[in-house]
Amino acid sequence: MNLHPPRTRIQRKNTESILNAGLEVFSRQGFRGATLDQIAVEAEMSKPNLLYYFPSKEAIHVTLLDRLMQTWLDPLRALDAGGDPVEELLAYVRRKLQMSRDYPRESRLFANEILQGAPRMLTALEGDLKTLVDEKSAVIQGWSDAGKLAPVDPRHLIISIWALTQHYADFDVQLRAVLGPGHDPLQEAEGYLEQLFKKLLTP
Amino acid sequence: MNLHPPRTRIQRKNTESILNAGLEVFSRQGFRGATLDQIAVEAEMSKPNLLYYFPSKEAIHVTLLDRLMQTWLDPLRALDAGGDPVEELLAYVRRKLQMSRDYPRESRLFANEILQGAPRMLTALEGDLKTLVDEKSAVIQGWSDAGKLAPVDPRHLIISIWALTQHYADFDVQLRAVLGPGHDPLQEAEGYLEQLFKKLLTP
DNA sequence: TGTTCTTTTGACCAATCGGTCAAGAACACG
DNA sequence: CGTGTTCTTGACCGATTGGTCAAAAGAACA
Repeated sequence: MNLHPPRTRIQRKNTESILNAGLEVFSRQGFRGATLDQIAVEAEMSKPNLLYYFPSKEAIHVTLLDRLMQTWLDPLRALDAGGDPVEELLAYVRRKLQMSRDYPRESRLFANEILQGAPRMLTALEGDLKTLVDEKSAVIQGWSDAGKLAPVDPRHLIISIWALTQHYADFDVQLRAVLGPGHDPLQEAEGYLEQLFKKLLTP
Repeated sequence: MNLHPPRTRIQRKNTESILNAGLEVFSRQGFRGATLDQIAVEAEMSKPNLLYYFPSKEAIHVTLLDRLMQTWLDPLRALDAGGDPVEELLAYVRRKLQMSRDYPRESRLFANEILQGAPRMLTALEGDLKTLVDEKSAVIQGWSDAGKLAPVDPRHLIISIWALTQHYADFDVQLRAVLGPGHDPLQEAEGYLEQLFKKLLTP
């Protein structure tokens, strides 16, 4: 029986390989659209071997979502109430945009889950995520009240940062088609988003 | 043989019912995740009857995407080079947000297609969409050059309008979870987005 | 070396998939 | 009414689905 923290080198390598393959397939096809055969091919492994390491297709998916939730909110957690308000928020935008650049598959996995109605994530959204947003919204509200930030709805500010940064990961194909060759959407986004949020937030 | 423009009342009613059911299912599950049985149940019709009106699952999907492309860009097409720049762009934001409110399923259908890499839409994106964006970008650039608009990258301005307005449709489940009961994300978005784009665009 | 535990896979299973077909039911129109 | 057309569906098909199992192949350690 394979326990939760993989013990041997082979276990560690194979579970990681499966999760990587699962991320690749789930992020493109969604849970229902993905098949174990696709994941097995991507992981260069036979299908029964997949199921030696994970008991089911859903187990792979759930593991990926759990891992995602652990790191996805780090950029927002790092928002420091003691720092300079505008600079803190711009740094948050930069960190989130960096995640779109480094982890586009994770971003699409998340988007797919939400599009399906978040059947396996709703409790996490209503729990940890809401708590974190409530907490950071209070910080932002405090900054606004103190006149160190333009008055702005803190929750919708956070939402707009999500929308803009994640869009550059999830809709990358569309943006490349529209911008044409010779353009790097994510690179150009950095300057544009800094301009946008500077104007919005500077008191 | 059923021709393209449905002739009889029954044909019109049933094709419409199928497309509506297909929209419901495809927008949640994506193309691969959706099944003809689900669509048939949703349309209250037997599966062979579906296939009497559409030759295949893909034909339903393609028809939906074609219809979508015809209306999806209307808000941007309506951007009037002769109007007041800031007001024209704010009106565009309002129209796009209204589409998120009225047609969330169409928005999710589009998002699903892009997340999968736009296999059935890429040519349309590189064609009609790019042409339209190029044209309207020139208008916006002209406004900026004339000093009637803050200097801003026109293409990324359009992209940011897409990102923000579509996010309120596609991620509605998440936003409701985060905002908690008693909040209507799309309603609150209107004021927030107006504030955001007014600040960004006013010279 | 032999023995034990871990890892791998070909063959297989029931359920579901997209799609077909023939035959019946409902309709339109003289 | 009758008759030709349109509409509907139960039964079915081969392929694919998620998942099982037994047996073989590899590692690990004595």
